[in-house]
Amino acid sequence: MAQKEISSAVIERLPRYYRYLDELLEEGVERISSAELSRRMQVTASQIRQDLNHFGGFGQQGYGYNVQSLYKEIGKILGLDRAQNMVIIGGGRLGQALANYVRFEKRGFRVIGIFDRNPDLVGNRVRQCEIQYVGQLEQFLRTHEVEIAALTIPRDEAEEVARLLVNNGIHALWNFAHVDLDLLLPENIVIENVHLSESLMKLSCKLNKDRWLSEE
Amino acid sequence: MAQKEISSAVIERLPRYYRYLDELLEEGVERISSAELSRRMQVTASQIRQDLNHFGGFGQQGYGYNVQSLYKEIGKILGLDRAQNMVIIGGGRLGQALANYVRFEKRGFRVIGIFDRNPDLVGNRVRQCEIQYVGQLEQFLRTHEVEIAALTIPRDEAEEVARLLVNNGIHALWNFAHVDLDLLLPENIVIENVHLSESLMKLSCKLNKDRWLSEE
DNA sequence: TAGATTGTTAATCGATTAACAATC
DNA sequence: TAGATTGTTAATCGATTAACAATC
Repeated sequence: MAQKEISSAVIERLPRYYRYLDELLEEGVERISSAELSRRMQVTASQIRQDLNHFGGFGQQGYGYNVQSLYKEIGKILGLDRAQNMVIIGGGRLGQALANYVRFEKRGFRVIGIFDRNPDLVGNRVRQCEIQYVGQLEQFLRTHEVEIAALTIPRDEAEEVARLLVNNGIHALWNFAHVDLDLLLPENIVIENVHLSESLMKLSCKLNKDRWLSEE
Repeated sequence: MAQKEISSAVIERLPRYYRYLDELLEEGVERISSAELSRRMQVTASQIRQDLNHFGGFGQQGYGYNVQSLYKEIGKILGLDRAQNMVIIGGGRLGQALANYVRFEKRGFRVIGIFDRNPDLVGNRVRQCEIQYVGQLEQFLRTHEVEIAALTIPRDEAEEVARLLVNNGIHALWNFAHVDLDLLLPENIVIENVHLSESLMKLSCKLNKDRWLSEE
């Protein structure tokens, strides 16, 4: 329990390292130095070494890092070394897009249920999954082991559903609704937000920067 | 041209301010102090004042901020005070989800074209938009004023399409493909990435933290 | 062994918070 | 005017980068 807390800045970067290592693997590269990886990824070699060392000495002096084993280690840190079941609440196009995304499975994420409150959507199939009525969610959670719930529903419905999920043992929410669920739920719940409209606004902000910069 | 560069940390926070101000407007709140907003948003009042002052003195001593006018000002900074045309490349479920998202229109974003290379999708309608064959994209860009392109296509196709877009005058890319387009394109192109699988990995990382924390 | 490259400590840089004078 | 709250400067904190000794 040495609990040396890892900053979220570091965690943010891990998936990107993982992606580049994956590419290196595909290219058949066996070993890589922080300097070479630095060149590819456009981050400093220092940062790479610093980041990785939070989790252990994965490298070897004079050699660098073994691509295969580093890939595996980061995978472990990301929790990709085991299967994790996921449900999707909201069977609209976004929910379907997630359910349909093949790559997730490769990473150990299994969509085992999709739920919606709209009767018109219930019964539709997305890959191997049939959209179920949201009223059956609680019963489903009691009889299945679910780690993660994705919320692809409107913001007004998100809080209520989130509470139901949490009350039934879900610890991780992938939140696409425009609410700050972290302010509404117990602290121990892990939340990752994807706020698409805010992302688009950021893009627009950067694009329009010149307009207000010249004003001042 | 005083070009006092604004840090991306600040820009990251603007859409959230905007969202909270929107809520306050709906609640009919007329004015708000940084202290009160601080309580609601769970950030320091100091940060709020600091952030806003990058763009000008929107507040008034002894009074606070006028919700309506601050909302409008931030909207301007985010580029929401005018219409911006957008095309979506990739007519799959994710592309359709974006095209279908009503809220964007409220913010001035207009989806005026969706393109796909899959003939089965071509001709399908999403709201007022018909999916067109991607071969017609270049011609379309010549005859329409487009500010933003969303890329909801597989990573292998992203680079080529991005180049075509850039060569035809697009300056802003909303990138859902798992490539770092910024490393492949000219520096002046504005890019906002939404890497869904990396977002999911982050969630998983936080959820599985305990496993590797106890090991050390 | 000599060369290369890590792990780790120290220095720098930037962002966040605190404090307070200015002012509505 | 007195009270409240901003705008802004100064202090603190944390994250990034540089440097180098340890070591494969």
